[in-house]
Amino acid sequence: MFIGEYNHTIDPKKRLAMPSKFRGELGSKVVVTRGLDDCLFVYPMKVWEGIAAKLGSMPVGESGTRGFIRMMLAGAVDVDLDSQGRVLVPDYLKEYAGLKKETVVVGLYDRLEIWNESRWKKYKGLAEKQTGKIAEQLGKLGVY
Amino acid sequence: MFIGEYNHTIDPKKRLAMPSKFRGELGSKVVVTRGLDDCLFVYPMKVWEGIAAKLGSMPVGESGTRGFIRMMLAGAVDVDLDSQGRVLVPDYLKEYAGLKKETVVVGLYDRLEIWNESRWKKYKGLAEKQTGKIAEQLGKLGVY
DNA sequence: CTAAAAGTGGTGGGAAGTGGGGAATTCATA
DNA sequence: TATGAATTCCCCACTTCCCACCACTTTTAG
Repeated sequence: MFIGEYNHTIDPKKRLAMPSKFRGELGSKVVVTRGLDDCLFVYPMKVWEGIAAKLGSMPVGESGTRGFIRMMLAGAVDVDLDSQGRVLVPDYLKEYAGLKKETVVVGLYDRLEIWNESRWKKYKGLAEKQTGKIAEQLGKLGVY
Repeated sequence: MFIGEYNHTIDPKKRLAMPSKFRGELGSKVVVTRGLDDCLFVYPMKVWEGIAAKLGSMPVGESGTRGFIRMMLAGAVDVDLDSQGRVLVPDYLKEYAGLKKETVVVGLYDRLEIWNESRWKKYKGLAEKQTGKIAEQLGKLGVY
């Protein structure tokens, strides 16, 4: 299970190191995709295969569904980690998530998220103010 | 599984290189046909055989279905990849998809799509605006 | 304090994308 | 049938970019 947040840098060659704590569980092959709220998602290959299978089996007849599948699959890249545990982030994903040098890698149970550092701070600031509301919602869900 | 997007060029001889990542899974024989939303579909021969069988067994009673089947089957060509992994794109398919020099090859699970670069950008721009809805769709899939 | 691990950055060889020449094939025309 | 044009395929060559490897610095652990 992935938890915690880590500050890392993307070097001039678009390489980003995964936190060493996560490497064992990540394995050597991962998939990076467009995520929600302008970040990137990183899945271990095993987890991704389940998602991709669901996407691949959706009907292509409806145009909205087609667009959705295209965004999820076209936006995804499968990358091998190099010997230092780094992934190569393609230009279009860097651009999508507004990634510069300073980035944050966040562990979220079965996936990681990659954030532009300043966006992450801003988002975290907003989210922290809402923790009260969030707690209520969780209560409704029966989590607490 | 094919995922990701790649920028490639069609040279003056109408040759288009398949991304090297896809070549192993594509095999040496593929089928190119008219796709949906003004792009071309590329299937590995194995996958195409399944699709063709399905199309051939669809009811022909409804005229929309007939048109769709005709478009897919009549427009299909089987091509061999050359020694450098390139396919030859026939004129009528180039024209159908509005292909110029700059093209984008997209991996979508069991097929590839070939897009005119500017059309793809435009399409992507529209589709990305719907990312909010993506979360709902993912929920329906049981992904999150 | 020492040693190991993790993060970051740089370099060179090889693979991938692109383009062009020329042989082989097909088709149309004389 | 012969000729020529157009098309397709097979090599070869050039350029760019990726990736494996190495090296340095900082942090962590014992």
